[in-house]
Amino acid sequence: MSRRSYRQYCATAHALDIVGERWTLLLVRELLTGPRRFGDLLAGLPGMGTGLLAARLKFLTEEGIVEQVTLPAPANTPAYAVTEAGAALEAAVLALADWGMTWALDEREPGEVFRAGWTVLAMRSAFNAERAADLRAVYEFRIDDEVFHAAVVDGAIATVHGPAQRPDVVVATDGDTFRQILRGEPTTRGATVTGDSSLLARLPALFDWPEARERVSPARPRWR
Amino acid sequence: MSRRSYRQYCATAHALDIVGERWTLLLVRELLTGPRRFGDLLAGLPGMGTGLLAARLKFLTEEGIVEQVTLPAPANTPAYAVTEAGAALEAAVLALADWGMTWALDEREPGEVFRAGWTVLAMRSAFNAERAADLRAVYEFRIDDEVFHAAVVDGAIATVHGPAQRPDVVVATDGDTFRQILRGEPTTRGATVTGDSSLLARLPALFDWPEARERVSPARPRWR
DNA sequence: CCGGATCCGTAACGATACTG
DNA sequence: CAGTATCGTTACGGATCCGG
Repeated sequence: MSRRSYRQYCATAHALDIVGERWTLLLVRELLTGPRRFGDLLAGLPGMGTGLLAARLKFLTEEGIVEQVTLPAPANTPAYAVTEAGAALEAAVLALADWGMTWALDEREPGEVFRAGWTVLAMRSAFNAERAADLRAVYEFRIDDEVFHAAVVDGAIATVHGPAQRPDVVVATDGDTFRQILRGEPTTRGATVTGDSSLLARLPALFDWPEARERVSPARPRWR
Repeated sequence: MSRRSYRQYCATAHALDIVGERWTLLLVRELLTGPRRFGDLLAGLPGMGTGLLAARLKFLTEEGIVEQVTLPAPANTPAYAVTEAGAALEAAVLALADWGMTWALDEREPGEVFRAGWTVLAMRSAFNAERAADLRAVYEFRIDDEVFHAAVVDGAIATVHGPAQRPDVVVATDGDTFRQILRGEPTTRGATVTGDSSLLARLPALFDWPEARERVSPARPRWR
């Protein structure tokens, strides 16, 4: 079909030729926490049409960023996953997330969708390996209708969607409370904790959340 | 006015709301090596229309990513520069460049534009601070019709466009030879060197260029 | 019901012509 | 040189439809 290209012999331009179009990096973000089915992806990308999602998946598959997989039994259903090249985009996605946390993310605006998965991915970039060096724990988070787990081992963290096999602690709550727990802020609505609740108190110390900064311009236009 | 937004409470999505549109990150890339005039930007972004460039600059200025500056005398001409928030995008641009160097950049294809500035920016991300710890030198590069300089001091590198004030060595050559010199490959056409030419031999050791990897898909579609 | 394919109105982009 | 104006083309967004 022949797509649009910047036609520059430049690494950044070539990267953007592949992942620079609308929705593409957000689609990759969805897959960075594990394989997803078509419908899951649609749910995580509200506003994206089915046709466009199918086209993006097709293109990214051709480009070797994404591959079709079959989820293990008993699901046995087709899904999409990142390849090694796709997983390597994590650094770029997290760099954008870091910038966004510092320079672009204020309070949640009315009408903005929130999914726990966004925060779960951000946990990777805010993770402080040193302060987690002596911790070995598996957390399971049930946020609204989403389930994630985070395994902290040897100063590393893995955040994946879906339930954990043997969680040390399970936390069920809503999205706002989840964010408050991660930041060590006082929680308003509380959470249902099952298992070793002392692990919960250690959570905020594991992350260095960037401090939000103001960009210069005083008047910022509205989105639609 | 009111632009298009993903409407997600997610750092990555907010970042892409601002810098995710076509040309925007390449425009930022241009400014990361110093202020540029409108015409310079157009020259570095072949294929971008004047109207679109003007619109992007206006939006990024409103968003506090870019600001208008007046170049110092004797130029005294209006130009654009990144603000602190714009400069902070360097990490994201370089992350994309790293990914692109590894997974998306093959040999230069016919019809692809090359500008030395792309490589000069990539020098920042390939720079190896340890192996440059004992080096203190200012390089000036005159590649085709572009002039850049790189100052290496205390294990850090600054790459800026325009001539250096007091270069230790000046290298004039073409784009392909420039890339060969940086990688320590044998050069075909040679270069004109003025000043301390021994500094040139140290250059390749200062950079760790990522090794190109193949993505899985065998058949990749053509661009247009 | 899930996973798409098709169709169509709208917004974004690209090229060029034009103005201060 | 630094943009604005215009217009044809492409990409996107939403809805509907279809096969397993």
